[in-house]
Amino acid sequence: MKLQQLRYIVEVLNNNLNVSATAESLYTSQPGISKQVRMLEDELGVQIFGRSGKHLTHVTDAGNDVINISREILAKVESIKAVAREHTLPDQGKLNIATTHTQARYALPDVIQGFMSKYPKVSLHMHQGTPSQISDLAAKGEADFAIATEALHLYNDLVMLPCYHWNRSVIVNKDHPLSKKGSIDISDIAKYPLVTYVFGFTGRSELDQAFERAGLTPKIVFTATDADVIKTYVRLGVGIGVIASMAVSDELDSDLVKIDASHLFDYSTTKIGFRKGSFLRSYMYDFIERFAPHLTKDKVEKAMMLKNNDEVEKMFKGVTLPVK
Amino acid sequence: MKLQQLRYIVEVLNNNLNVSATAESLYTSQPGISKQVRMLEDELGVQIFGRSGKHLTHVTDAGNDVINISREILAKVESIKAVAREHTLPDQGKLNIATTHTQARYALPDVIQGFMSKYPKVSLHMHQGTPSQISDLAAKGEADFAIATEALHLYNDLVMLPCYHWNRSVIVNKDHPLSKKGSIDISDIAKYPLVTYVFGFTGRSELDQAFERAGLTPKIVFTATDADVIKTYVRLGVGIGVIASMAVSDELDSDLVKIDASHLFDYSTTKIGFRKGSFLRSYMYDFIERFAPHLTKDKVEKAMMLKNNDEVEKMFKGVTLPVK
DNA sequence: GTCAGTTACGGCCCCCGTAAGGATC
DNA sequence: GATCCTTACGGGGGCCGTAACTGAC
Repeated sequence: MKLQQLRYIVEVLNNNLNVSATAESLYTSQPGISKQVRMLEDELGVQIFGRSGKHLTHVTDAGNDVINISREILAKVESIKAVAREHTLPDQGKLNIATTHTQARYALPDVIQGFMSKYPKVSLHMHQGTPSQISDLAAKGEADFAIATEALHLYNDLVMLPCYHWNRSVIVNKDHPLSKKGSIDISDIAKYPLVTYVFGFTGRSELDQAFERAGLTPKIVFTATDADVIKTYVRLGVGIGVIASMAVSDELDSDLVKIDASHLFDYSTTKIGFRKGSFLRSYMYDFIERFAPHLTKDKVEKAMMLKNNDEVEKMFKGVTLPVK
Repeated sequence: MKLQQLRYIVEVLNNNLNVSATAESLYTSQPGISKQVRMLEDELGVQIFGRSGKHLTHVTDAGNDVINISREILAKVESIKAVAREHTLPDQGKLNIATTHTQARYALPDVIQGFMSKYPKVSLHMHQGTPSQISDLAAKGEADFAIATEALHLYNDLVMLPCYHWNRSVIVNKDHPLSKKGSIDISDIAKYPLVTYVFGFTGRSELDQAFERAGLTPKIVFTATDADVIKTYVRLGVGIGVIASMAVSDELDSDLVKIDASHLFDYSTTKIGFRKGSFLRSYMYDFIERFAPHLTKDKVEKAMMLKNNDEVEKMFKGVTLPVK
């Protein structure tokens, strides 16, 4: 059994059982992969992939188990390399962060700036995507961290740590009737056409829940994946906006009126996620702590040992998180 | 990085940094190992072993981390092989049990007999040893299961599940004064020369504790690692014996008088231990359940996910175990 | 002087890449 | 017919084993 054989079967699955595509993605030849896969199957005495004629059609039960274990092995191989780099060049390395527009635009810039000035030799990569793309990148090990508010809970091989709470504000044009009201309630919002986040993004579920609880149906006329687009359409008079409070700037958005709505919705929790069992470089621990000061190296290591994310939630039950 | 390189460094450590001995134990040449170790070090850019001149003197910090991860990788490689065998030959395989005399002689025979008749194609190996040897075998993966009462708690990469409680009986010759007493207390025992287990064996610590609690010092004149030897010396009149109740047979030991002493000592708990993260064959789950009926596959899998053995103890806190 | 690890060298196996063949859609 | 995997074959690298060398106790 060779490590590359394990790499091959994992990548073949990642490429939807297309061996040719796999070969290209690994910069090697297709027959090479085919052969190694069959050699591994011969050695183990089990089919990993089901075949109809010469096409791979599905993953067998045994194959599924084998591939899952292989993934763990390959993750640990990466850990060994990370350990080695940590001992030779503690301040050098890579940091791949997968995150959403909201985080990248409003929550991360300060942290990133501080981080980059302390670790000039760490090459930082940001990948923007949908919450599920983000989780996927982290689960496959292509990103070190996933930072988002939604959808992270689906992956059980990611550890997800709560970073901060946030809530929403309503934004309206200055001439809008709501701009004069001191405080608003949920029925005020339901009266007007609404512009907000797309489902599955940036705490959208808490928003829907609040309306449902109140027995109201909001008139959502436009949804976007980021606050900047939402603000643009609010300015055009398409409707009133509901966005994360941190996305409204006093200076840049002085033409809009911001009305706090944190009493109307449950708070959302932004989380940072990474692969269970992976070795974290010291600068990674530092990054986490810069982003969420309560997540010290100690706490993170403890959380990594828990068996699932329900346990992690329990662990942080009593902790008061920062609010943004 | 090659799997064999990882195997080499792990085995070099297992052989006390002696490369020649390692080569012999792996049936390969010494220069081959030396070279692969250095190649791995070169690739990682870190020394794994510290050297003074040409001798390996110690393991570096980095090397320690690397070797620990390597062990996990190699364990998972074994898991892959086990998965494969499980899918091809579910009723064939090996089962290596490391245990003490007491278990092998009194607790296991019934279980083994039933197991062997159900799984005639599983080749069963029993390794008898001291509790710490047993733990060691299991931790290194040379035994699938460790079954013992003592010393298992020291290894944190073993999962240890409680199997049954047991307590002690006093055995005396028929003409001994105690043979007439209906019930005895701890001071009765302290009066006479005592023959019992060696320290570190078969729940010896609970025995010592009971005397200490009572402020008494037993006159221990002879210790042995197994009940058969103890019984022999009791017969010779060397002293009275204190052994596990299950080690006294009504038929075979009819020349001795057995006096229950379970009210005098804390019960001991015999445990079964195996490597965390290893893949257990279906017949292994069956073996566990035959030995300890409350340990169903479900329960065992749950326990494997816990982070340490304190958690395991918590999990089984409310469960009433069989008594032997 | 003995033991232990390193260096040097040669053989062999295995892995990979190219090219051609056959199956499936 | 296009796509995709398999088989066949040749080249090259790397792993292993033997043998000789060198440093340490």
